[in-house]
Amino acid sequence: MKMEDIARLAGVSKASVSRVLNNKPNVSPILKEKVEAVIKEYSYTPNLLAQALNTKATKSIGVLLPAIGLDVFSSITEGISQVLSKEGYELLLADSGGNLDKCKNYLEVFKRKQVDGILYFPTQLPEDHVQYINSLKIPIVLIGQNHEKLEKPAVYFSDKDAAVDIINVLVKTGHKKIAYISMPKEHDIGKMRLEGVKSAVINNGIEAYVVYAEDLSYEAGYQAMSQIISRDVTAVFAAMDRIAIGAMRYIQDQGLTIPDDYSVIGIDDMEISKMLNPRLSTILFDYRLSGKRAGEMILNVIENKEVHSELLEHVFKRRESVKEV
Amino acid sequence: MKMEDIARLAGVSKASVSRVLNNKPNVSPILKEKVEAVIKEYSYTPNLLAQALNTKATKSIGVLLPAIGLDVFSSITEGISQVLSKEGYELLLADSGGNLDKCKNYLEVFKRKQVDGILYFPTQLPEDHVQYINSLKIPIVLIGQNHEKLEKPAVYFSDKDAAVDIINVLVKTGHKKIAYISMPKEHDIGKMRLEGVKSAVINNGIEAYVVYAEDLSYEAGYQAMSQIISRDVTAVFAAMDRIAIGAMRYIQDQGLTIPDDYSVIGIDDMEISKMLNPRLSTILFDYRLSGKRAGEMILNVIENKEVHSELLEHVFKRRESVKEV
DNA sequence: TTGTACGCGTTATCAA
DNA sequence: TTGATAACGCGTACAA
Repeated sequence: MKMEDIARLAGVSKASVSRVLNNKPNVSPILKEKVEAVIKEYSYTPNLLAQALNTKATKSIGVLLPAIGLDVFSSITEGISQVLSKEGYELLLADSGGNLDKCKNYLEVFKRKQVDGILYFPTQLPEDHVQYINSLKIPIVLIGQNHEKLEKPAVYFSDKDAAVDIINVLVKTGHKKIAYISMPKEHDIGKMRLEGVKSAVINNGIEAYVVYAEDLSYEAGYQAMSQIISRDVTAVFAAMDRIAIGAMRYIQDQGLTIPDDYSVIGIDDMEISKMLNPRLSTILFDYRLSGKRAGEMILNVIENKEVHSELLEHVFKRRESVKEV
Repeated sequence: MKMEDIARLAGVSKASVSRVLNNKPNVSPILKEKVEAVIKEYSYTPNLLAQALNTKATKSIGVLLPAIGLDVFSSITEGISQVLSKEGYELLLADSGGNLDKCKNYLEVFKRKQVDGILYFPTQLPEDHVQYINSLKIPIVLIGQNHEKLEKPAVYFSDKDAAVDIINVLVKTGHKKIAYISMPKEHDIGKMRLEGVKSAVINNGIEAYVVYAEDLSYEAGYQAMSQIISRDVTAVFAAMDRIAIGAMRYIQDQGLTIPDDYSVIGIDDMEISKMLNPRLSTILFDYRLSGKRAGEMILNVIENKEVHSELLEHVFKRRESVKEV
């Protein structure tokens, strides 16, 4: 059933049907009524593809994330969806797996699918990739990180500062012997958090024992903690709550207690973190909010309004997993 | 840059460019080379919208879930994405929030966007909705539940049996005084799990104290447990791990111990469940696998292969949160 | 106010 | 092997 059929059945022209459908002015009530009756009778709905082909607007937004299965990214998606579905946009979701080539590839696909805008959470931002992003003509908003050479708006967190804050908290709480479980080296976010740790450690005149988690799984945190357990530290700082949780599990499996034997602290504030036993101290990155803001920003970019990058605040959450020494 | 431009630049016809692009037979190597050079020079890629408009294939699959933010649903999405992206499909993601009207609405949008297939996790399946689904001409596969009148393939779990299994496990472990925290009444899945509890309880000649969680949040589990704490029970069975985790937190906040004061058990086996303190006993529903299978099935439906509904096995995971009494 | 005819960027059919 | 030309289903000048 296409527009032409409706037109024929209503005894009018295609153009008139189109006008009725889009609430255009200058249509007589009588014609409008006639057309609407036929539309209703056959419950006709226009083909959005054909529509998009000449309006150049698909009412869809491409969303590119590193791993939709992870709590933080599904929170972002939820935030995005909340804002954009209200405005009648659909989400075209793609999972890059943190792979740069896949990212480029999906970005291309988004272009070819004519999405109205792109929301992109990169894991790596080498300069040539930033240039590539700058060269895109489609509206795009980055989520998670910013880059000084980036000419597109971003809603991001200060990973480095968050890490600094945590080290400062630990030091203030009396911890001088600290272990840090970093994310795998290929993640820019991991690099920035590690940078924060390194600089804060120097500023506080202490040292930190650094190990690397193999990936972003709980098991990787568990594994990493097994390398720390023999060292003389009082606090373990993990680059992400996920990793911290794995580390907690390892500590507890050794019959040790948190925070009595080890203080543990993370970053992210996953939904689960406040339900753990003990509750995990961490820094809240409001990912759902970042998704919302990114959604609002892309709408503004699409409407040619002025848009500025936005740094989202992070908040320290003091909970039971850290004790004073 | 469109096909016509490439044709002009290469000094050939539109049709020839199309043939080269789609690797059609009967093109001379010389022409092919010429065209490919121009395509490469201008890094031209065809407009997928225009392509879709006459091939009737968009290479996109609509995915409709109740809440992308929840662990189980993002796992499903991950499974789906894994299978379908390999075959060159994109995911059109929509979040129904468990609302039946929204579901119908998104299903309509998927139709209008001409998706090649739909993957749908319903929360409610009243008979008229089943009829509606049966009447759809687009390939569709349901995830999560099945319905006797459903004429479309589904990959589903046996919620009732899982609940029965848990009650049996608890009874066998010596528990006779059991509390059950049900999901809110509007979820079909909740109904089925509750049914299982009720029948198993009768079969075992015991009774269960039933309370309802307000929603699917950790807090709801916490709240629900507060209604149970005054009752004389030894085991708490929650309809989902999420709710169980909230209940655990409440118990521990009272200074009580799991499993010494209460055994706790759930359903789902979230990724986090095995990392909790104590580790949560539960039944594994392999949601990622359900996404994968659904993805594979929709591909088969699209290719007109025969497809049958599939019941996914569930597996009991005995962990520390349940003790013998 | 209404209708005709063309364009959107492809693929597919049919001649050449 | 190639090239016109007609679809695909819709918006929209422009004319009536």
